[in-house]
Amino acid sequence: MPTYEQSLQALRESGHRMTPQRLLVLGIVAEGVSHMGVDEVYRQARAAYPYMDLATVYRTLRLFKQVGVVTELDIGDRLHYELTDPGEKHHHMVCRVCHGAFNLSPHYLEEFRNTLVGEFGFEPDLEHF
Amino acid sequence: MPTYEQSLQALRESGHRMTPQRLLVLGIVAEGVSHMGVDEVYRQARAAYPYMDLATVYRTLRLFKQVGVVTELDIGDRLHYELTDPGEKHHHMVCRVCHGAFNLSPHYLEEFRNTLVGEFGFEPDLEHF
DNA sequence: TATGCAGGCGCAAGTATTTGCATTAACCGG
DNA sequence: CCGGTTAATGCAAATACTTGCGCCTGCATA
Repeated sequence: MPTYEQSLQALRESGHRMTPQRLLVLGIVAEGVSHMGVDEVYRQARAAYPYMDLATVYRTLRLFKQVGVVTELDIGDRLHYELTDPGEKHHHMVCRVCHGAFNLSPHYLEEFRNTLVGEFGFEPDLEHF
Repeated sequence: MPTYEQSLQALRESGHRMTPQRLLVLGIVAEGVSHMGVDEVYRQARAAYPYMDLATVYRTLRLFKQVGVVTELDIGDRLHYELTDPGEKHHHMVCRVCHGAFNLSPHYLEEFRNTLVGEFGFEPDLEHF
């Protein structure tokens, strides 16, 4: 599962500089079992490199999101991030009661998207759900 | 278009106290041409009643949302509110470029919702989009 | 390998929204 | 109409996240 390496390459190719902070954050998110909160990433990063700043974590994750190597989730009013799995884009369905998150394969969205394109003639971003 | 009166009644029936602040906020949102930002509501409320507090505006709008008399929208990373139009529930499609908002009739969502219910057997909240 | 510079970093301050707490006032019953 | 209770308000502090700014550094080039 070389998603870390792939992500690294994607970052290089996107023309941004590869700093130790960014490598750190990428590594932490890649190691994480599931999606991680910003503060969790910050805590781990700080453990490895005490000068790490929270703002840098936010900026780095935002950059990673733009480049596409991580995916941002709004869970219970906080931001979480996970490595974008290139093969399996999915949305999360979050339970109002337990905050658990199910995955939703994109198949179901296709149909909906097609309806919108046909009806309004413009391409919707269905990422934010 | 007695939506203001209807909303007032909905509030009474929901068992919350009817304070002057709440009447004020309701009136302002009802007068507003389209959805309004919190600060705009606050500014107008403060003009009519100088002791009005921003926290009260937030709390009041949150309450109104729970009761269902207003609808909350996340536009450009800020909260906006509008009177819930009982006849015409709709979603907004926000343009990434100009921040303009189109309305999306619920018809298109029905189809999507049905697919989800059939597939996963639980009722999705499609309000947050 | 040395150098220039745009982009990134740490720090501190700012923004939007929420929350804790003591005081005030809506509203029910008498 | 009066008082008691309890929810709502005002104020200030907290939270989650973003931004301005001066210094530093990755990296392309010589």
